[in-house]
Amino acid sequence: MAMDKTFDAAAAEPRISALWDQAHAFRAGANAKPGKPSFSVMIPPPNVTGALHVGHAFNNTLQDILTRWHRMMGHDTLWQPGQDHAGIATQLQVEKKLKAESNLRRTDLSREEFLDKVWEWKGEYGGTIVNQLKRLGCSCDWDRNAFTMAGAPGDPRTGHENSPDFHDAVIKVFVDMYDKGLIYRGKRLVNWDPHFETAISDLEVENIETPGHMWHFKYPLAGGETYTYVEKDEDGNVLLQEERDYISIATTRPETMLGDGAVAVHPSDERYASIVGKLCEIPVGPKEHRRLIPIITDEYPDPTFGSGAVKITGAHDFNDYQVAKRGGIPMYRLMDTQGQMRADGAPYADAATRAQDIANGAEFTEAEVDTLNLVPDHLRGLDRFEAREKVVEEITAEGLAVMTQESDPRLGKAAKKPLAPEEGGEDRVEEDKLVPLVESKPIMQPYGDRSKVVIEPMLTDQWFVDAARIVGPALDAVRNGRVTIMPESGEKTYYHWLENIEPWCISRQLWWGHQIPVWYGLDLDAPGFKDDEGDGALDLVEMGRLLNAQSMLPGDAIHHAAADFDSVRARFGDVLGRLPTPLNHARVVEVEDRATAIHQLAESLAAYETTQDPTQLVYPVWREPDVLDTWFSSGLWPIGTLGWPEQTDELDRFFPTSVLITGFDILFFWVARMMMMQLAVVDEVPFHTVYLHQLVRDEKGKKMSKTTGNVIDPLEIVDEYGADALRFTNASMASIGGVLKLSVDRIAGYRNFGTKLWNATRFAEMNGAFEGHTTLAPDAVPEATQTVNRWIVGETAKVRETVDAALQEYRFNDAANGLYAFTWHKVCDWYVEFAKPLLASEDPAVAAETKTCMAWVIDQCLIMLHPFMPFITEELWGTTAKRGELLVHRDWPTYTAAVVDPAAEREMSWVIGVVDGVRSARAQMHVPAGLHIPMLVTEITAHEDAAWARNATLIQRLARIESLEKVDAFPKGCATVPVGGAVFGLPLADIIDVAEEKARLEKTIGKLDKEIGGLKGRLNNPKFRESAPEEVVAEAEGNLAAREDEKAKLQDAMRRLEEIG
RNA sequence: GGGUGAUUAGCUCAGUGGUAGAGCGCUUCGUUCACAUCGAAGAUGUCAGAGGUUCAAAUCCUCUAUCACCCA
Repeated sequence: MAMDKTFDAAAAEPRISALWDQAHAFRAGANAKPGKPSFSVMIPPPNVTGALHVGHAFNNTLQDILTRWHRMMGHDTLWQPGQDHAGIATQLQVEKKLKAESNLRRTDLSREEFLDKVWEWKGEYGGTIVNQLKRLGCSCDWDRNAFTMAGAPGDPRTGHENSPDFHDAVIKVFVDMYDKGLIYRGKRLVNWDPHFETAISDLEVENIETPGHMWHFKYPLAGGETYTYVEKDEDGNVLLQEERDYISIATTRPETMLGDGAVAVHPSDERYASIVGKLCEIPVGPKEHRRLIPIITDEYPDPTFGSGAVKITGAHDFNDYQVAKRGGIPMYRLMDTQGQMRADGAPYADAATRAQDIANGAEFTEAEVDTLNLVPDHLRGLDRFEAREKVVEEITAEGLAVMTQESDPRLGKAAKKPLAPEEGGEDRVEEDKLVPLVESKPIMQPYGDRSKVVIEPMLTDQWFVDAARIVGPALDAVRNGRVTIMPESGEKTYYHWLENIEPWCISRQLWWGHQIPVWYGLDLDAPGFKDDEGDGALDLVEMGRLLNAQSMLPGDAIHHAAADFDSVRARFGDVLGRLPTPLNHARVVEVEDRATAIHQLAESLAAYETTQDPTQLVYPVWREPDVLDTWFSSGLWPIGTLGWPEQTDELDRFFPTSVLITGFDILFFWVARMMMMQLAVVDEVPFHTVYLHQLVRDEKGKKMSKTTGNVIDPLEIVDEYGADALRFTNASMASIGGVLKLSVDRIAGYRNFGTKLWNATRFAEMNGAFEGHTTLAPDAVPEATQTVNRWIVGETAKVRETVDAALQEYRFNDAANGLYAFTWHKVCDWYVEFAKPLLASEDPAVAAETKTCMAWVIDQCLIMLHPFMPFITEELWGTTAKRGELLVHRDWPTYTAAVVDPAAEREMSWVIGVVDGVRSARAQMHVPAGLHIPMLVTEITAHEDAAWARNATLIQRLARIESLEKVDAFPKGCATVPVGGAVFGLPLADIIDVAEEKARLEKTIGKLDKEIGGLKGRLNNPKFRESAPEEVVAEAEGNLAAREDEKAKLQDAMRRLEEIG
């Protein structure tokens, strides 16, 4: 049956995938041979909500190449697939669906009901990306597909029946780390998403340059004090000197002024030295309650930027937070969880008074400061952006905005640009009108990548990993080489980040995720419970005081962590034990939240009052509602997917894993955290090598984005060009650390490469090369007597070494390009052409040998290309011959370049040189392509003469030579072709254009002269001969001799042409 | 502002000290029985610029310019 002319990827890919599936070809350990090492790769888990994009396609192609390569080498191989549960993204998807289907909001449902919906959604859509990865040919062990929420409450365990119980692992790690003091609860500044009302990670924040404003305001000095403000230039000349009763600050967020705790200047800033330590007034809020804040020094303010003075709002800015912490400045939270100005707490007047006491030096606690709402009553409840407008209005109305001329260019487009008189403007006599200085300038604004709202730095209670305490081993592992990061620059970035590591916020105010295994209880002992009578019993007065204290002092709960409620119960013995009888006998029960706890405790106490039955007393505890950051669970990916905390067979075989291939952008978020967590939890590195790659961009280097409209959908590419073409393109782009620009032209080019391979195989098949084919052992090469065959065997062995060496070092591009050049230019261009006359040989032994050899060479191409282009190679493998196994399990070749026959190599490169030389001369002399012409030869050495004799048929065929005649001298009008050891001539008297031939020779001589000049220059330099390695000198000498010889021959040819004129 | 990296053919990129390559594109020719998703031939480079180290620099060092990314 004749093969089609092209590979029908669309039809073949599903069929081949099914074949692999049925054979369980990708199972852990498939094709493993005894005594071989293991090889394992963890997929960077894509979001369960995700759809395949070019980045995934690239990343997974590389993983698949390595996986298939190692599997073919007989290694015990696992590529572990799975998805992460993507807290916000998934919750968002389900909320959208809920809204669309039943017009319900998440909060209309109970947490359990909502989570059921999420699991339902996951069951329905969660497999999308898996199917897309399969279309790429990814050879993951799909039966082991894992999920970072597997085993969590509500998991119906459909679709990932075999994945390990990830939830248990996550909870266990949390509790262990908590017990070791590595996890704590604290109030810190985090990225707050006012839309989703949760903390989010830096990775989920996009900093986008947005047109914004910078307002300049005056903060009056307390008590009407004044100072002399002097502005100097670089040389110390006074530019401006004036008496001021204020300090000028600039801000892009005036609403945060309400929470200012200080104004900071640089310690070296002479302009403000005289007022450091004095108080100034925040120029906003009711006049009678204006707060005074200190002017402090800190290294943070940049004296050359703006006025050099910076307002410090510790609760709403990351830089200010650091300054406030250093200076003990109180941090006043101004907004609620939705980004609106706070409306809770005591009236402004009370809060401001207390804040003033603090500014004046009163003692304060963090918790107390958080209860103070410094938003003036009339601004409470406003959205933060409305509040900004009001604040600006009020300050400006009061005359405390810094003023400037209308024509100030800093005002941006809105500024009136006065026309010069020559432009038709009038001479201005009047002073320019003064307007508030509000600079129009682009500012970097943080946006939530899902919510698209402006992220607010917010001081909130969160859970943190004390990363600084577990970072040491993670740094050491890279420093001492246990883990290699590629490219090397990644190591620098890694060190820099880890050496300056910040506590890692792991709590999220979401429903979808691993609920933090911490329970809170009222700290009944905390307010200093006093047993008035000392009788060890509780009376009504005492109980009332206890309850009152609890409801008045939120925040003073105590907490314990444990895997579940049963295990945590006993831990509350520490509270109960300190309490008097009968409270110390209370039963620990679980309730919904703090309010319920207080209520139940009250009821329980009241009941006790009447019954005096201590068995009815309860101590209610409630669970932390927050869930863990998805990155916390994916940090456990390497051990969690292998079944830890059980000590499984897979852990023994595949952990630590071999290599992690992932994007540069998640070096911190994921790679570093996996390092820290694996080392902290099992005291072992998660992987030995980290291969980082860049973002995949469009062909011009732009980021792909929906708004730009330059997104390439990998699945559309697969539909049009086949998965192999996309994969090969990915591999050929993958130089270490390289920029990834994906172009459709290039993909088409590699599709053509597939077609080329297809047709070479088709040719072999049509010539009976595969009749009675035996697939040779991986270390064997075919017996060959023919030079051509001996040559291609050697070339194949060389490329095998090249490919292995390249893959060993993760140089995917070198491996791919090496195979491309070999397959196309060595095999398809030369070998197939050379083989044609041999296949037609009258000597049946020659034809038979060539068929065997050609089939072997094609086999080797298929085998070595398989990791890169699995579909087309598997297809050809199956269609050409009856094979003992699928190509995916074919053993990788092990023959070496020792099989290269140097004589055959020399001879074939001479043959190629002759053919190239003749073709080039013919083309330039405009010899009709189909015309067979006679050829002459003058000088020819015995060696080359013999080579000609052996290869005459194929040279004549490929160069379209009719005959060869030895002559003493070339006739007039002869194109000269010097090839090592011989000078050939094409007698083209009828056709030749003397001028053209001269030009051709001159050009070649010119090139030779340049080379000769360079070589002579080096060889004549005695220092070169002294210092350069011997082989370099010898090479230069050899080159020089060859060039000079060639030049001499061409000069002879030139002389002959001169003779004709 | 700090950090990291880049700058090589028209385009996209390789090239870790020995005198520059690939793919695509372009030009010319070609319907030879594997392949027009093809074949043959051809053109194109101050390796961003300026210094330095070296017998030798695209490659190592310094500075400058431009760009990109990360962190502020």
